[in-house]
Amino acid sequence: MPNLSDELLQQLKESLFSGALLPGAELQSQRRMSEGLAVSRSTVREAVGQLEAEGYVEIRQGGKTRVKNLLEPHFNLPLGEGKALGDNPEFQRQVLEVRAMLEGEAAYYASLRASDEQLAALDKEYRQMLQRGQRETTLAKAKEDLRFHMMIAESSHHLLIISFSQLFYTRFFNAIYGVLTRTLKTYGRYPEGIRAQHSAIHQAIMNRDAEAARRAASEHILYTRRHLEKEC
Amino acid sequence: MPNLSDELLQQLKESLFSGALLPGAELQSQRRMSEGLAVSRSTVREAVGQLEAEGYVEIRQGGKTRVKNLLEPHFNLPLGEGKALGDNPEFQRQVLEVRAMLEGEAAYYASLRASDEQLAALDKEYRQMLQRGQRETTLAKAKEDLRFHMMIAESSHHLLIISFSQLFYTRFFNAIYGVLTRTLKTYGRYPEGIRAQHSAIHQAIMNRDAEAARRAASEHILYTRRHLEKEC
DNA sequence: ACTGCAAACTGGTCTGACCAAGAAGTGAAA
DNA sequence: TTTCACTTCTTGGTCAGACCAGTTTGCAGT
Repeated sequence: MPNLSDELLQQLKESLFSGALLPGAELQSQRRMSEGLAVSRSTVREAVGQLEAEGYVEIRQGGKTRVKNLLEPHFNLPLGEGKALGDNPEFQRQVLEVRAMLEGEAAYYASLRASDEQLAALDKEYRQMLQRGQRETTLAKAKEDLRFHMMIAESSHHLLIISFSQLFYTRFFNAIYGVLTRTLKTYGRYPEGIRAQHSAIHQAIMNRDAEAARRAASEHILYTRRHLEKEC
Repeated sequence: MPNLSDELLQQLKESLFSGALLPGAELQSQRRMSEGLAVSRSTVREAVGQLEAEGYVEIRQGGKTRVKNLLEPHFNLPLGEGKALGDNPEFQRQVLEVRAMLEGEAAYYASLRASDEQLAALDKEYRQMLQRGQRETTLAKAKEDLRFHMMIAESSHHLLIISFSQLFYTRFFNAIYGVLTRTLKTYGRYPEGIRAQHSAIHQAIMNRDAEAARRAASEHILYTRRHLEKEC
């Protein structure tokens, strides 16, 4: 896409990444830059504005634009600045609702179609989760939870469910993680029900009781959603 | 930071997150927007540019700016054009199973959250389907069916369900259509149950009976799946 | 050396214009 | 009637020049 402001944006980024512009350094003013590069200030504004949106520089009206610490942008925690879709409570609720649907179906078909090897692997993973217990960070817990559910999805032997689960968990991990941190902030710890719910899902799949598995997996997610609603 | 373009950016995001602007919808042109909001086009450009940078909309010079589907960029299922995955009976069965899940949930949330206008539109569409009756080609029937279910999905006010439905129905239309033709070939005509099932879905949503709607929509699809299984 | 204030910056917004790419309407040719 | 090329309209991209509102700078007066 040979569009001027994008070109300039790339050019500026290279200056940043190559170290020509160190953290704390000042950028040229927009006017000077537009003269030097023979483009209009609008174009410069667009590029510098993107730079700021991506967290590389700090713009202050009246003041000069400075390069931020380069590591900062990569530490943008969930619940960070500005509005992001993943931080929107309404969207987080929708993510939970879709998880309830998706994981319910995955558990259902996993109960019906999982191979014995997959069942054994699932059992092993479950016991490890029990052992690790509370000794983990919130982030590790979130990842562990997703891995467990992803194993169930794979055991469903259902191409569409597997694909969608993969897509969903990676794309919306932030929203999922955001829910977990909010829950922990409110209750101080992992809610009591979770452990029992994981157990119920595990049991139902091991017994190849598809209906029970669907109910348990779905209930597991909706339980969290109810917690979230009370909070508001 | 009460700066104009940021305010507008937040405002646009609200429209996105609230579902007022659905995936695929077109934004107003920058000129019209600047007139309507009494700000300059520069300001509008800045806001819309940020929206694009964050991946929410797609801007095309000369064309219109439209809302991106949340899932589209990551929806790379192995349907490599080639040997028509859509003709594979096993895959057709999986598509039906996912439809059962998806349309069940869509009907559920539509019952809870549809606006009165949406309910009226749905009612109108349903009555038209009744009138048109058997006077249509198989292809027209399939499209009609999908339109009906897409209206239900949109009435759910559920960004994820809407996004997924859009993608699903367009990508896998072949598989869906294939199922319909196979059914017709076997039975010579539209199975009797279908009409009653559509009626049940329609009724349940009109009564805002969410559980019944989910059951009816899900059953509607699984009914077809059972037909397909007998055949093999 | 210190203080105050005005001038000279900075980025934010506005206006109105022109360009280029896509969309839409039109009319002639098949 | 359908199809296809051409014209026209609309859209986003860029430009120039102006004004506003904060910030910084620098000089004059103490």
